[in-house]
Amino acid sequence: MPSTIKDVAKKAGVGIGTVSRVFNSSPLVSQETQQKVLQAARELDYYPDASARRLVQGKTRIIAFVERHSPRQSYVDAFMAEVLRGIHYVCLEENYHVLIEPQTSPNSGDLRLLHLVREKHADGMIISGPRFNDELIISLKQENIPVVLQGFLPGSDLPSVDVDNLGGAKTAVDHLIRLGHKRIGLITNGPLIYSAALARQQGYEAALRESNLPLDPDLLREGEFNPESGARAMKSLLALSNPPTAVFIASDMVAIGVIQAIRKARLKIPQDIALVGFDDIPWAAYLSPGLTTIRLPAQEIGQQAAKLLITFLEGNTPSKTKIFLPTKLIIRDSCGAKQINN
Amino acid sequence: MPSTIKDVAKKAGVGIGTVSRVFNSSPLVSQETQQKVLQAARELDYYPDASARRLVQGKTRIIAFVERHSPRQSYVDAFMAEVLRGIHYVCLEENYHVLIEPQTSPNSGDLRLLHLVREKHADGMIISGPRFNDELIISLKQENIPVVLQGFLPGSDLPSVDVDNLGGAKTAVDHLIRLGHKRIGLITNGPLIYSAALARQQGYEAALRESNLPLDPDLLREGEFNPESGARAMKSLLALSNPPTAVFIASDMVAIGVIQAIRKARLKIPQDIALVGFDDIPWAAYLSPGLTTIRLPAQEIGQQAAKLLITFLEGNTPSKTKIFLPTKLIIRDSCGAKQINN
DNA sequence: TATTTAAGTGGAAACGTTTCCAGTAAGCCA
DNA sequence: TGGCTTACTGGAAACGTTTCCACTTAAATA
Repeated sequence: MPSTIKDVAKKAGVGIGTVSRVFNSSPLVSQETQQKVLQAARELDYYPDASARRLVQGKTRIIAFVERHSPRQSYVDAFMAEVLRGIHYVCLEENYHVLIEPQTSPNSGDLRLLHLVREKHADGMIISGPRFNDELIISLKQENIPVVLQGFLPGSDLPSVDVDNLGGAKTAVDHLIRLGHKRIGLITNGPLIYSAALARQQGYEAALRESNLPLDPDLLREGEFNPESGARAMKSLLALSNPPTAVFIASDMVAIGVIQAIRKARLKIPQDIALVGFDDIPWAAYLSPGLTTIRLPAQEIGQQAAKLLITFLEGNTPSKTKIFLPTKLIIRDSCGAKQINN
Repeated sequence: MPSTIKDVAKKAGVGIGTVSRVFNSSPLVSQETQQKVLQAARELDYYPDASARRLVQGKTRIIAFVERHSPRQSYVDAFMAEVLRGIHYVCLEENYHVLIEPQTSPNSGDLRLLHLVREKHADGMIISGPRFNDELIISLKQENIPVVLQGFLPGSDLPSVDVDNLGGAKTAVDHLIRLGHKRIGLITNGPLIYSAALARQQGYEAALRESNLPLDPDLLREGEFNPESGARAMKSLLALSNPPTAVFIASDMVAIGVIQAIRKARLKIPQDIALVGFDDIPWAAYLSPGLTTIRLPAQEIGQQAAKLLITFLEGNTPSKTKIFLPTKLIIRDSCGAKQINN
């Protein structure tokens, strides 16, 4: 039913090669011929068929975006949307499309993911939130499938784009030190087997060390990504004979619970305890008090990941295959900096 | 480089038709032959090429998910992610893939969206948050492109899936009435030119009417999707000589500002003023007090939209082309119901 | 003028499937 | 025995492009 390149060629009185050249903006077509072809195409409602084009070119110009996060951590969604925006931004420029593949049941969906590239639904993939020892990742490497990780996998040599977790944490703690705090607690975002959790703890330690502050293990607590774990950790910190005057919480989600615990203890933020979080979840500004936190450049992550992947897909060699992006300190009310400035 | 159907046929000692039949689970192949073919395919690392298949079948088995929301309303992201999960859920069953296309600059990207189907990148699309008089929508209808709207477009005859805004609002207000409130204020989510805002206001009015409560125009305020507008509206309600004892706010985002305003006036929620919101944004539970609100079945919306679209794509006629999904009242602390029960 | 170069064009071949028609062999029935 | 059905198989044709080689014409050069 729809018209083909032959119809257009016949109507315009040219060969099919010429029509193809017009639609691929080849410089080898005369102005006059080009006009004739475009006119004919318009009259026939002709649009080149993507599948036919892909078949002969062997490329799809599609990148797959694959989620490996568990969707339980609700803040991930808002983060993902931003990352996706970044990916799209680049794809628009480079004329790629994005196929999105969700987190399916633990490992059963891996076959579908592998088929994504094997069956040429996509040229390569960006994997968000890869897990350690992920069987998928191993298979991908074996088959030489173009991949960029969004997140960091220690020990893996796959190209990746991640946030500078260590630097961000250090910035957060430096900020508290600059405000005069000497006893600063740490509540991690999650268990230290998670590379991001470890890096953030290392940033905390680096800041203290650099300022010659003692590293008191009594002030360390482990969170578990959710508010409940934060409340528990904070309660235990407050039970110390000499509780910290400030706490760096390596996750805003955990910080929500921390705030509740402090309020329950009838203490004031930031007067009694100053807080800095991490992630800048979309509603961090609407907590009370507004949470000072470390913002992740989510959109930039998407952009860099897409750029890196496309570099590989076009057969080029990138200058760097491991990218760490800087974070930004967002000062609100929970750290006390604003009171001091006023 | 990769092996083709011919390689497999040769290696297995069968014809290409037979290989094709094996890979399409045709029942007409003997067990024995099937095993031979699968074995050969495994040894050759053969995977059928999606582009070739699509070319000959004229179908892509891809649906495009297109966003028309402005990304400024941050809660939309979390909502979108859930909708997408629903779409994926259905696509996994039906063996479809999802191409995602973001909101690009106002109208400049429309061409790209049209090309999505014209050039056969996808068979049809789900359009999320369509805008009234959207030129894209008009073009789509002219070209008979299979489309399902996620959201409601008054006066349009396109198939759509939306939340029962009127019913949800009525449930919210009924709940407040059941708790004994007689003077109930309304703060809309946005201007009434938005169909969802109008429907929610109508739900509010229906609840009052049904309970024979007076409809006092003094208790009506208009929100603008953000917390600031909520704070403003609440302040003005509190300035009344006879302020309401309860307020239904047709958006959780607006409710955030309302809570701040009430706290600033040193009034207590729910003792002095009871609140019910709408949307159940992911952090509604973490506001203080926890916000009683109306939850949207986001994932279900995605499922229904995908099902509806696929029904069209397979050439079938659905029983209903306009679907409204029920909402759910989530009782937390801001309405006072829990205190009463205790 | 004769020869080379450049610009523009036409169309066969190839991409890797599915589809469909024709064909074979075996089993069944009368 | 012969004809009919059933179960399975082979492969040509078609899908709609791009690519590449061959060709024509005009301009530039010697």
